[in-house]
Amino acid sequence: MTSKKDRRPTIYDIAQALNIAPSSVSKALNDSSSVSDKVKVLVRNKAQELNYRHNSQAASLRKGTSRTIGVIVPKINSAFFSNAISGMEEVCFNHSHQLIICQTEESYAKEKQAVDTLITNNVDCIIISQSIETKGDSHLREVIKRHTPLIQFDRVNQSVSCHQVVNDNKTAAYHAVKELLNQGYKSIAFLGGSLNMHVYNERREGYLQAVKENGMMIPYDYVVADMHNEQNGYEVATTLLNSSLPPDAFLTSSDYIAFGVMKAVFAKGLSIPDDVGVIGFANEPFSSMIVPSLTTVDQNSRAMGIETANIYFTNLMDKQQSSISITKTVPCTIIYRDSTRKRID
Amino acid sequence: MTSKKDRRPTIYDIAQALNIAPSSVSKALNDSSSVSDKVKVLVRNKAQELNYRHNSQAASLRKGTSRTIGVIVPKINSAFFSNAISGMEEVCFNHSHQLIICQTEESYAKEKQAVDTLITNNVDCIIISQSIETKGDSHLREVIKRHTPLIQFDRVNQSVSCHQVVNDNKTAAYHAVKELLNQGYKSIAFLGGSLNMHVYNERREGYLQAVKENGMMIPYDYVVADMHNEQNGYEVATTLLNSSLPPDAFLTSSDYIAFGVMKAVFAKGLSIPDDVGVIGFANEPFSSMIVPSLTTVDQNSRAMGIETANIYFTNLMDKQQSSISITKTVPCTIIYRDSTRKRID
DNA sequence: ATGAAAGCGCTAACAT
DNA sequence: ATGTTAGCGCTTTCAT
Repeated sequence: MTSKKDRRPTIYDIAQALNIAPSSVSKALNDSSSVSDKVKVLVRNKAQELNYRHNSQAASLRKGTSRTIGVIVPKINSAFFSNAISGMEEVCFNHSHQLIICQTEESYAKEKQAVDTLITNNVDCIIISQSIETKGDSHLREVIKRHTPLIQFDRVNQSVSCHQVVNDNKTAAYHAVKELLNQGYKSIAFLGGSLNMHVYNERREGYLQAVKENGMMIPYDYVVADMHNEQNGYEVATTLLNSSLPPDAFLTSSDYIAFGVMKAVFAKGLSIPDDVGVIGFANEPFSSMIVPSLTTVDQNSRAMGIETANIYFTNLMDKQQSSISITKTVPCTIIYRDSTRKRID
Repeated sequence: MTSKKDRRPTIYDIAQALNIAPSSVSKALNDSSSVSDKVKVLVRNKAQELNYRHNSQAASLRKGTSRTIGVIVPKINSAFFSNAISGMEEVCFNHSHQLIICQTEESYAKEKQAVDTLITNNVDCIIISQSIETKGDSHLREVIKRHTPLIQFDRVNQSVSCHQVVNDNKTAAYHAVKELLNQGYKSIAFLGGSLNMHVYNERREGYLQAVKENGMMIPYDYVVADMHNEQNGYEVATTLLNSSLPPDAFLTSSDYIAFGVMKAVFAKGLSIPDDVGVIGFANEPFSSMIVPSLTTVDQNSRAMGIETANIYFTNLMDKQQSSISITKTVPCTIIYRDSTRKRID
């Protein structure tokens, strides 16, 4: 007896109750022009009464679109990615789309599996920021082959041609070095990330360009790669500060690395910014709270998420696939703080 | 001519290529016992060859289950929630389930809409942490009425009886006060959160219990509610420190509030921990990086996410609905740091 | 062990 | 403007 009442109500239930055709119910609910206002009102009221909810799974199967976008990121619990996702979510919400989020924890295997999961789930678009471990690109090519729109952001693989959203990493790093030079620092070291990651290479190149333009002489050990965390920063900075040609400033590719550098500087009995200047990357919440506050390159991560999602909604959705690839660049903003305010005397 | 090759391959394509029935293909792919090993091998090879991917949308419609869990949180870009989600995601991944994440940004309207979205998407379970604005509970009752498993975590609504995962907030606050007393502080103020939120009430009660047990006399203005951010903490602490009976310690319900308090203390020319002790809540990354480092109550947010997801997989999935509600309590851990290390002389 | 056929809930041709 | 019908891709009885 409850068997019928317990089922989730469908358009058939509404149709039956109203003695009309299911297709009319569907049209009414979708506000089609080929159904009378009278029926629309009737259907909406009955839907309300029966507590009917649209089953988007069924509709997706029929329509071949899921109104869902898949996002693959290394970690969701990092300031950069959670802000970016937050921005994407906002845009998706405004377009009545959903986000399915997968995290790879920097594992190539998990990244491949995530792509599979998203394909299996019929997402309308895949947004991805690669893991550090990732070497190959067959999983990305697979997505393209299936004509599922693919957008890379931040940690992009240049060898796969598709839509991309990145920061102006090179320019930002370049200007960060200029800022250090303007403040009077003479010998600047660069502690960067993984070399097989385009974004980190760009930062390195920006640094190198500034070095070159200003005729700086830098020892070979001033340019360090594969830095990831505070510990790395602390160790490398300690080594450099104890070398025969210690740097008087550091540009790092994350605020955590910068924090490690700061600790090393203090441990050596030096002062920031008077003896040593430091600039980080990412504008993590803590960067404004520590003493001295850390000058850092804000990546405008939320804006990046918004831009990324917007590519789908304005250029890809409902469009014929085109061969052109959109590349958006989100400018970084240098946040000037105390770690570089050298007293010039 | 490409019309056929361009379509996403289905089990029919495999069946046709192998000259067997689609149902056999389905069984083979699902490793059913009623299909020969020979066919299984044949099917798998052909699936690989055709680049076939399971369409979980279609399977879900047929099976009535989506292998998807919906999560509703106020903000994903906060340490607590992104860690919790990260934990849930890990558990879901291990069970081949997906997460659909919605954020409410503390809006009741968005929260109701998120519930609707998730129902519409046929999620197998809804996990929710309420927004501050949320007053009603009809949207949660609706979920229960539909027999969709509902799990509340952290910011739970006690009036809705369902599965819950919370911290031992009362005990944690109680012990935090005890710690302050042990360190020699005498008059402790409490800057708490929204009063219509159970978790914040619990923290308040833990504080009040400790106050009572220790026979402390506290002015009425020592217990403040509706604190949310650094700014709130700064302002209230400034007022209290300038009052005729200034407190010598603060327990706050977030690290951000605590940071505001610290700023107020310094602005007043007082020292931490010598003049004033401070304890926060959440163990935000910055809490260990500031000077002095902040003693704080770690909520073990990642563990909370894991516990929450586990409720679904061990108690709810594949089970007949039962009327009992599971409540799990994740213990907090006090992280002792410099903001409470008073030199006792 | 294999296959035929029905149907999950919805939408979109195509009649009428 | 309304209804009939087929079908999205899969699973699952039920026959054979």
